[in-house]
Amino acid sequence: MLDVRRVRTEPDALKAGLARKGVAGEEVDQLAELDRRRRELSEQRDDLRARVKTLSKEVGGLRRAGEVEQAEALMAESRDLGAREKAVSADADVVAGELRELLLRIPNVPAAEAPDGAGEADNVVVRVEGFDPDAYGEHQRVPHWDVGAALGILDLGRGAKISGSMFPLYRGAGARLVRALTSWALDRHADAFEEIRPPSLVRTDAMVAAGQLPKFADDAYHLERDDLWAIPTAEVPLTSLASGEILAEADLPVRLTAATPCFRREAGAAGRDTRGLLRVHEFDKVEILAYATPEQAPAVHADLLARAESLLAELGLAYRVLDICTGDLGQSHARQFDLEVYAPGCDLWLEVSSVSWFTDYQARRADIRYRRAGDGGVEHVHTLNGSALAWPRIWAALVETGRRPDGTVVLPEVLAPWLGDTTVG
RNA sequence: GGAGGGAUGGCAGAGCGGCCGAUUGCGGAGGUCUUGAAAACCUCUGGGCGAGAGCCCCGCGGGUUCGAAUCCCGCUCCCUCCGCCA
Repeated sequence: MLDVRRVRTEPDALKAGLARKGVAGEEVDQLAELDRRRRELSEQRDDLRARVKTLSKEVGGLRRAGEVEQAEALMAESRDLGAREKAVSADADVVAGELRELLLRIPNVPAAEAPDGAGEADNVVVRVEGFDPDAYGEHQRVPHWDVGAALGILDLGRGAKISGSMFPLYRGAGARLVRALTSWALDRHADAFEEIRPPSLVRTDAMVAAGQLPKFADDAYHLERDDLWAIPTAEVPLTSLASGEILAEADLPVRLTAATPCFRREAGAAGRDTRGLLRVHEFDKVEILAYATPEQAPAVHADLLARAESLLAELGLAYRVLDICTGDLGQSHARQFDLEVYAPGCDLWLEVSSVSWFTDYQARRADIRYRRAGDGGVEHVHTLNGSALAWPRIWAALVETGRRPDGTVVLPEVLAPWLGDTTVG
C-alpha cells in the first residue's frame, strides 16, 4: 500500500506515476479528500478526549478532597463530552476504514526505469540466451503431454480423475524429476539464503500483506470452514514472516528460500493454455525472497534475477528475459523481469519465473520495518522476490528439449545426484 | 476435543480503577574516572498519527465507568494436564 502522506507532499508526482499503470487521477483526489476528512475528525476526537482526561483527573482530586458536589458537576460535564467523543470517534473510524480500503486497492507506483506500455505486447525483450530456432530436430517437436504419456512419467488422466483437470500427476522418473529440481535449486541458493519450510495454508492477513487480497480473491483457494487460504506462492508466507517486526539494518538484506506447493484457481484463464502442464492448479516452486534497505534493493533485485537465470543456463534451456511494461506490471510491483523458457515441442515461450521489486508497498501492508544504523530512525524495508524456479513448465521444456530420435529423453547432468540415471525411457 | 493457567517496553519482571506510557533488573548508547581496559558512578534508551498543541498503543476487538494495563464479554496465541492422532 502507498504512503498516504505522498498524497499531501507530492500529489502531482504520485498521479503521474499511477497514471503509468492506468490509475485515474480522480482516485488520487479521492484519497486526498478522505485523508483530509480523516485528519479533521481525528483532531476533533483528540480534543474531546483531552478534555475528558483533564476533567477526570480533576474529579479524582475533588473526590479525594471530599468535594462531592463539585465532583458530581464535573462528572456530568465529562459524561456529555464523552458522548460527543463517541459520535465523532465513530465517524473518524468510518472514514479511516474507507481510506484504508481504497489504499489497499490502489497499486504501487512503477519504477522510473520500468518501460511504458499498455499490456503484455509491450513488454521489452532484454536478451535471449541459448536460442537457435534451427537447432531443434523433428524429434524435439513433440509436446510434453505426448512425451510424458508415452514414457509413463506424466499421467494427466489419473490426476484429473482424482482432483479434476489441471491437477497433474507425475509418476516414476517424472515424479523424481520434480523432486530433483527442488533439491538442486534449494542447494544452489544455500550459499546466501536461509531455507524455510513455511505453512501452505495461511490467514487472511498474510494474503492481504502480500497483495493477493482483496483484489485477487477469486484466484485463490479458500478453506471456508477454517478461514484459511491455500498459498498461491511461497511469497505469501515468506513476506509475512517478519510482519509487525522491526529489523536491524545490520541484518539486511535478509534472504530466504522455500520450496512449497502453489495453488491457483486460474479463474480468469479458463480454457486458455490449458494443455498439459502449461497451466495447472497445483504446482511446486522454489522461491527466493529478500528484505532489503532501499539502497540495497537494486543490487538485490539484480542478484535474484542472476540466480534465476543461472539455473536456466545450467539446465541447458533456451530462455529470454522480459522487462515488464507498466501496463502489465502486477499490482504490488514497481519493477519486474519475467523469464521465459523455450519449449520446442509446443513451440512456445513459457513463463517460469517472475523476479520482482515491490519497494515498500508490501512492507507497508505487512508492517515490516528496519532501524537505520546511523540515526536510529525506523522505516519500511523493501521486499523483493523471484521464482527460482516454477517446475511444471521447466519439466515440460526439459522433456521436449531432451527428447532424442528414439523417443527417449536425456535430462541435465546437474540433476544426476538425485536422478541417478539421466536417461528416461 | 475437554480442564486449567497465562499474554505488559529488546529481554526478564512489577503494577490489579485515578498521581501509569508504565517501578525495577538485565541488555544497548553516551559520559566521568583510567596509560588502556575492567569495575564503579552519571545520563539516555519503544512505536504510531499530527505543522503543532495534543491524541493513540500494556495480545486483538467490544463493553462498563467521570476515569481502564487494572473490571466484564468475545477472539487469537502460548504453557500444563487429559483424550485423539500422522
